[in-house]
Amino acid sequence: MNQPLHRFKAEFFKTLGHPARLAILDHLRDGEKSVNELQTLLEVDQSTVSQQLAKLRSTSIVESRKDGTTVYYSVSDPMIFKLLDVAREIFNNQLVGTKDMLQQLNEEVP
Amino acid sequence: MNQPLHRFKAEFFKTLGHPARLAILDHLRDGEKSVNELQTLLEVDQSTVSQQLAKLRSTSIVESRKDGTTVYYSVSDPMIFKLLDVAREIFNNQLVGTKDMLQQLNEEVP
DNA sequence: ACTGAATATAAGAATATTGCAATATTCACA
DNA sequence: TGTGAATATTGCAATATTCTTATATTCAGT
Repeated sequence: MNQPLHRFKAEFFKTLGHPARLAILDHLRDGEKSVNELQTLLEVDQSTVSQQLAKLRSTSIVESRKDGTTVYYSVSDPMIFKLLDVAREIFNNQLVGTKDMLQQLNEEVP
Repeated sequence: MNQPLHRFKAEFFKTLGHPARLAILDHLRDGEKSVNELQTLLEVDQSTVSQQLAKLRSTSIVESRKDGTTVYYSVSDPMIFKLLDVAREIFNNQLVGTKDMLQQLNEEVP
């Protein structure tokens, strides 16, 4: 049943399963950002950003580069963005589905 | 900051973040399966499968069809498999990375 | 060495998820 | 209608995650 691999993959997806972390990844689409920049973009406090980044690091989704006292984060594999894009397509499909359904419901009413 | 959308997407990824649910999706790659079939394939008890299926249903990742007393589940959007495939590629990349690293380490030893 | 700035980690309460056992529901058929 | 088979739901204890606050660490400049 490939337990260990599924466990591993589950960790990966679980890491993506948090609004703040998804927001971070979205901001990293146009290149690396410092913790400070992310903090102001997300409007959450320092330790929260740092903790979420730590989790993203723990699954190797992001990597960090230190320059003086500031730490820059970037997505470690561009394929991550492809994954997010595919996810977006799935959401779009779903939304289109429900939109059509609503439309049909409306059409039923004379 | 697009909070609600990120919340929504997070729910989606969180749902994928569980070994048993990933295993279920893998089994659904070759078409629909009944709860019973999944139960024997996964070797877990009935209520557990049912619960995980419920969670997958709640995010519209799978859908169900009833025939008599048996319920057949299938993935509602083939794009889900594409997503899993992209994820697999990401894992492969990571593994190749660590493999290369191990190799380099070995080469350093005379 | 001392100070301030940037980031990380620790600790603990609050909340959410999971797994298991028991109970409910739904359906086919005698 | 009653019975069994297939699936779903419920109720909790166990576990894991998140949020917040406080404290550490690391580095540059003086």
